[in-house]
Amino acid sequence: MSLEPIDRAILKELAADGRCSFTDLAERVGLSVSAVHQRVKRLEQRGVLKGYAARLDGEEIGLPLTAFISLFPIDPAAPDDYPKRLEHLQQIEACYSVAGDASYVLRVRVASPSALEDLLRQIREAANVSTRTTVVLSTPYEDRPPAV
Amino acid sequence: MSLEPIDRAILKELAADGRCSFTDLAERVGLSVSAVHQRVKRLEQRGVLKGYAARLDGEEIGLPLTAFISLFPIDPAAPDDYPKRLEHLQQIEACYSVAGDASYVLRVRVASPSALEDLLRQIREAANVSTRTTVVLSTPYEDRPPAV
DNA sequence: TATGAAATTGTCAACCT
DNA sequence: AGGTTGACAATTTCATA
Repeated sequence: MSLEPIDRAILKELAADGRCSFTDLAERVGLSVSAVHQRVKRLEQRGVLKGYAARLDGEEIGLPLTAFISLFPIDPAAPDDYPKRLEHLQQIEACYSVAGDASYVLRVRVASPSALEDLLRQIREAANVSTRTTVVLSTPYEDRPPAV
Repeated sequence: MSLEPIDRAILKELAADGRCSFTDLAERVGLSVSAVHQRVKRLEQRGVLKGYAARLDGEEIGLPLTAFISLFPIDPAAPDDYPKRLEHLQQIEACYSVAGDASYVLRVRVASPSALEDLLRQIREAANVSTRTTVVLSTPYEDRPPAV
């Protein structure tokens, strides 16, 4: 359950450079290649390492508009299956259940204001919620590696 | 500037599996290995591909508590250098400039409620802001690949 | 965990279209 | 310009100690 310092070092490197080779990893953490290899595979199996993702530039891929959408259920007696009702909407990158005024907060990425308008309509219809949207103007930084 | 369908396919695969080999990529998009290699390198140089990151399990790495912190400047005449003033705080994973009541929204990850309390104090001191915090209870999904 | 060897993959040239 | 082939270097992977 707890993490050894070497595992932490490995995770830190992979969080900052997900395509780092085992050879480089081994050098940086001071272990043989095969030992690092085994540890990484074990961290993957344990679920500590959940996967690897390329970080894409939203503007370059034609999705320049990011927003946070707070969800407020309309029917307090309705079953709480909002994430499932919404997961088919690919524009939703993340869904958080939160302790606040809202029940959920979504992070979405779309091509334009009208695409956002359309998405909001789909969300309200699919989940029977009212929404409050916060548009992201710019992103000074994002996806910084956690202090493992 | 615009993206060809093959580039989109490559980005989609890498967004879903950042460590995918060039060999696999080539098979999936129907191109030779070296052609894919060239395209990936070019996408990296153009900044479309900003990097690669391992996705870590917050609980497993000892940072089970995620929160969103909205920032409200106290002095309206102060220069807007909040991101810079806060970037040394490693617990902050992302910083968004937003169009809403708040000026910025931070996404943070910490070990415990008291660590969050401590972080809030540091944020208020470093940036001269008041804050409003929304604690994340659970994360139904996160880091879903964008619909490139 | 390390070593070493085999299979696979990454990289780059030269060439083709 | 972008594609392919082919050759070599580097890496991944696994058996073994």
